[in-house]
Amino acid sequence: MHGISLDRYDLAILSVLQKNSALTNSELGERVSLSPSQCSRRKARLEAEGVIKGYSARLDASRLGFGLRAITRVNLKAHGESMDDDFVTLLTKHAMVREAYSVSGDADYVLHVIAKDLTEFSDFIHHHLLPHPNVTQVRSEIILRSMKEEQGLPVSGG
Amino acid sequence: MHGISLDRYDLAILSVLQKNSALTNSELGERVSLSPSQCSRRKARLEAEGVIKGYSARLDASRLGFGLRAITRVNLKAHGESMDDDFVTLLTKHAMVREAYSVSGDADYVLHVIAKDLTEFSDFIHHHLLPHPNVTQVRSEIILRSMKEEQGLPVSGG
DNA sequence: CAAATAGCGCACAGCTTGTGCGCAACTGGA
DNA sequence: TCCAGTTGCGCACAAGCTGTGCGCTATTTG
Repeated sequence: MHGISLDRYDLAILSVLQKNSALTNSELGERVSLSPSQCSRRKARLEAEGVIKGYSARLDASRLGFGLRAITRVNLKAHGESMDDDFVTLLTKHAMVREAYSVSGDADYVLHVIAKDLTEFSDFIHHHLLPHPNVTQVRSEIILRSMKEEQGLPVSGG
Repeated sequence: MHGISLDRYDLAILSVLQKNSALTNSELGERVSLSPSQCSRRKARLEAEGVIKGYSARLDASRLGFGLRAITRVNLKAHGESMDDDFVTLLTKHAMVREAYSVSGDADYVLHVIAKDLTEFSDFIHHHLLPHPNVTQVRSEIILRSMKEEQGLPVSGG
């Protein structure tokens, strides 16, 4: 969390790699004006320091049959630590829940849910979320169109 | 969007690669019970077909100084195509807006906003979002804790 | 001002990738 | 039933990539 300082080369490398991590060290080196060997060393260091958490393939959701996405806000009844635990288990268990955040505001939890279609989504809400003893309210916004979906973080180095 | 059929090997490869795309074809082959050469070929095909959209490094947000995240819902005044365009430009322009969706429900847009701290977030809301002529209402939930943050999609092959 | 340190590119050994090839297992038509 | 065509497999190998030892330079430190 601290003791790590990133220079402009590190930031440039991070910026490039979060857009395309399949580049060779030569290609990466061209983009950030560094030799392949230094790119290799810096990459290894950033991984060891935990700044780079890992590498992922980005998949096309619609080609894999996920046509429906929604932002769902959930309110809970009680707020004891152990009370929430059971609800969190529910979220963790279901692959349809892609993201789950506990939030401060009108709602207690905000979820990003993905489903094959409206039927599957509705089934999840009515058969899994609403029947949970702690859930008092569920409000959803169905995603119509994605205007922006950045893969990474705004790294200033490039 | 159609004409693509994925067998169990493809699904297994996708499932593994979205968790860790830095694996060699040998390592990938061990996990999905296939030779390195076939992994290479299938990977290339999945890329060409667009099922794999690309490869990214996952970065640690907090180590890069992004301590605050929020889900922000926005309501607009008018709903002509060209009216929205101006607002969408605003979203696209700001690196703080990581995700932006037009939605059906109580709100018109849902944003995933990232900021250094509460001050920077507040500045964005009050100096950029609210002053926009089309914006009528802005409601935010500050993310306290992330319970789940899946990188990819629920691929059944693994 | 000298010693220590940090960071660079070069070179090279070892590993990885992607393709040609031959083989086996399915598919479909006569 | 049988056989030609097709598909998908692993092996082998050439080309290319990765990561480390090394010597060098620039900056920091006492």
